[in-house]
Amino acid sequence: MQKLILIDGNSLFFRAYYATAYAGGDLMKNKQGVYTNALFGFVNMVDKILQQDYTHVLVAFDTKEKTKRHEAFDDYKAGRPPMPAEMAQQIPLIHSYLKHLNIADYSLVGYEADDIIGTLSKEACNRGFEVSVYSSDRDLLQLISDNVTIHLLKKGVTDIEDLTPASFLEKYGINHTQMIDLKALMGDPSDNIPGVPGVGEKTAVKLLQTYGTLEEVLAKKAEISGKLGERIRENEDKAILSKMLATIDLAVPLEFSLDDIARKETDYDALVSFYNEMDLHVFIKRLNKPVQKPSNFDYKIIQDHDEFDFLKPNMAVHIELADFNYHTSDIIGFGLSDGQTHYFVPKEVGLASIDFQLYLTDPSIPKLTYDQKAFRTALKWLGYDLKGVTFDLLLSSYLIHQKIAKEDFKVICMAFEYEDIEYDELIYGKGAKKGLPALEVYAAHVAKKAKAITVLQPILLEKLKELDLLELYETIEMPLSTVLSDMEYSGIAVDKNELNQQKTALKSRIDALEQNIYASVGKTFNIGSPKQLAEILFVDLGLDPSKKTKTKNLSTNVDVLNTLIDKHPVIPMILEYRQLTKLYSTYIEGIEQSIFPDGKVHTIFAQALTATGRLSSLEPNLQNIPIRTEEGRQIRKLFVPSKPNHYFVSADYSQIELRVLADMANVKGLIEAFNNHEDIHTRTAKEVFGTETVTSEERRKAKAVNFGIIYGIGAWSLSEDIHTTPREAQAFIDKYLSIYPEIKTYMETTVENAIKQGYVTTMMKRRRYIGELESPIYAVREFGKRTSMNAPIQGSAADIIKKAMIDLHAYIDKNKKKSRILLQVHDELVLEVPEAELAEMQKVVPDIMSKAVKLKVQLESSCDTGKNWYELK
DNA sequence: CTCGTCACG
DNA sequence: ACGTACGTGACGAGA
Repeated sequence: MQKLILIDGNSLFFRAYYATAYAGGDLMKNKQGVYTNALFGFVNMVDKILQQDYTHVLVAFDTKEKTKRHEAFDDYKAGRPPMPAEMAQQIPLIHSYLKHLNIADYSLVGYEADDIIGTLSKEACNRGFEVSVYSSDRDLLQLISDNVTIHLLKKGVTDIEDLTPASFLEKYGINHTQMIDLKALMGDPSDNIPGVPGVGEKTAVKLLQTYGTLEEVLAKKAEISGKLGERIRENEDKAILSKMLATIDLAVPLEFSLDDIARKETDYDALVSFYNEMDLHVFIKRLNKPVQKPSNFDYKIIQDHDEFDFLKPNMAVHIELADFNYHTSDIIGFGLSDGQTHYFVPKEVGLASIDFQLYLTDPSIPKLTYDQKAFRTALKWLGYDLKGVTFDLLLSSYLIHQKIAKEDFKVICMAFEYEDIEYDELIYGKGAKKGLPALEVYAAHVAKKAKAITVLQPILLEKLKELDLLELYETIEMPLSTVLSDMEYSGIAVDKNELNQQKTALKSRIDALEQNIYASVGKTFNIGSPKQLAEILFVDLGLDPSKKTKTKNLSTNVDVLNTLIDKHPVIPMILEYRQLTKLYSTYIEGIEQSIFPDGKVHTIFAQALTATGRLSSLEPNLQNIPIRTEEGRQIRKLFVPSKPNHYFVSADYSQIELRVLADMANVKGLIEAFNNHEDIHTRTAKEVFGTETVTSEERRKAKAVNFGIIYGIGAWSLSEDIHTTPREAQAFIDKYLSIYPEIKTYMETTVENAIKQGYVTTMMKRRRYIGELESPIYAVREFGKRTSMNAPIQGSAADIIKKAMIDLHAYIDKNKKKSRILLQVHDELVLEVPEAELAEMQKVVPDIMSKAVKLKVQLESSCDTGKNWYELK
């Protein structure tokens, strides 16, 4: 059977653009700043459509020129807003894409895409083809027949509804042949087709069910009573015109025949280079067809432990890991390169060579790497201490642009125009299919990575210098990497007895609550399903929904539940259930699964991930262990020192972000208050409210503004926080800024500079690029402004604690202390300290932290000691 | 794989 | 007219 696919190009293109122009973010762009979001959505949809079997295919487009519908009706499609420039720019990209796919791409002056599709579908039907039409335009439904299915794009880019004669009848209550009559009666505001005023879908369907066609309705117009009959009689001409406008032309004089649009081979080489140019790497991976270039890559596979005489200083050493988590991952092998000759060393061969071991661990032999923290830590688990790393591709690319290092090795390379490297996914596969290919395939891949590191090193160092980032790279990120590796490898011990006790206790409370909830609402359901819960609360119990999620579902989050707390006895039970299941699944079970055979958890601190320069913690995340509620805080009892007679010592910066702001913006009032060791929120309250004594309510409000300032405050959000009207909140902010005028100036200049330069910087010159500032969308630009205000503050605080960690680690090293840094939680450090060093560390840790950098304000750090993490403060 | 939710600074 | 503070990670549900 022959199968023809017809795609309404305009319709898909519009959908693709608007489905990916998220209100919360920046439009997708490639490296050159070309917008690609609509292309991305379009490719996604076409990709999905073309997964089926078919023999013929065509994508039809409208033209800009007028059609006979415009001649018949001046206002046809009038009132449509013009296409945004960001969207129009992407039209040529769509055509290039279709060209590479080798798909017929057709438009004809005087006709719309609908007409082309209609004409071809008719011809195909006559020849016994099966036809599938893809569009979001319901006009096309008139083409439905036993051989023609219309696939309507519902929402987003992949939700599609298939309409056949039977499903059409079921859905609309009329026959598909009556579609045009329906349009004629009800009109279509999107095309500005008038229809009969006052007649909507319901009435139109009723009329057609009675009379069958528009012509019959008009013939019997006299017998239709009341207002409806009046309207029909008055607007007969409009209805006839509308029917003509809505009727698809099935006799377009096409300049080709069906045989010319038979399916052809995709031009994969052209498509891959197009995707590369557009930075749509995900599609290249999806093709799963690496370009078959003649491989002229020359490298050696080292077979034996006595073949290591090629080792010399300044080579790239790449360790290829099988999994993301380098604590547990297998090593696949080593790639080495001096820039001229490239090598692959299988794991066993490398680890059996004394020469190679000495090479890796000799601090006087410089080596270049991709991710030294991963490599150093992976080697620690095997008993080797990697030394002498002078270059780290991951860290240097992260400093150059905060987004690059989140990507594949290949994408990092391509950001610096180095192309000769493949995606890991295409070598090893992904998901369930992941595994090792033939030795020659992965050996070459690994050796190529080593080569890439040698080629990129001078380029990236030059770039770091150009951006004034060398100092940050050399004195902060590189040394910090070693500190973090030690912390991760040290790990933190978990008290399994405590864990099991809490586990049992939580489980029985959850089980009991579950039964009570079922009893309270009179049925069983999945309490953990927001969808099912919303159904119970807002339909069965009839409670008032107060908020919707961003996808327009009814929200059941804690704010909503709190407003309903005395409306039904089940609400407090659900709140408690939520809290306990969170503790149980994320913390109890989550931590339990992460415990290593040594009885500890070993997190990974991602050093090249966040937009601001903060660290993040993974598998498990030890930066979000509960503390705000007493119930949650109990979880901290799970974490204990790993040896007898050891204690935890923690030290945290007091108000580091406000101090950073006071320094960077040179805020006289704040600097004075901090240096006098005043309570900063009380001081702010005194000034803002102009009183000597401050109530706790006033202090709370002042605190909210102090926080708000750091985030790029808005009156509306502040008003929510301090429970006033937005107007009062705005007055409050104005008063605040008049008391600390330097803050206002600083924020304004920061945003201006960000708009001018495209980025903001921290104290240590770390950059964050803020593309959102160029967005055509108001809300996105506003987000960009808030980010511009916040990033220098959050990022500088991150710089400072990183410096403190390096200093503290150096102190421990130099004085041969047994104390170990275990965790960093943004403004806090946690150490494990033997009893004998307790007094010293209680003094030294806060001291080093407060002296990490010299600012216009003093940095202060408090210190706590305990037998487990819970006891700290 | 995305969404909603909720844990932290 | 717009949408509602900055930065993160992990879980279960549901497609």
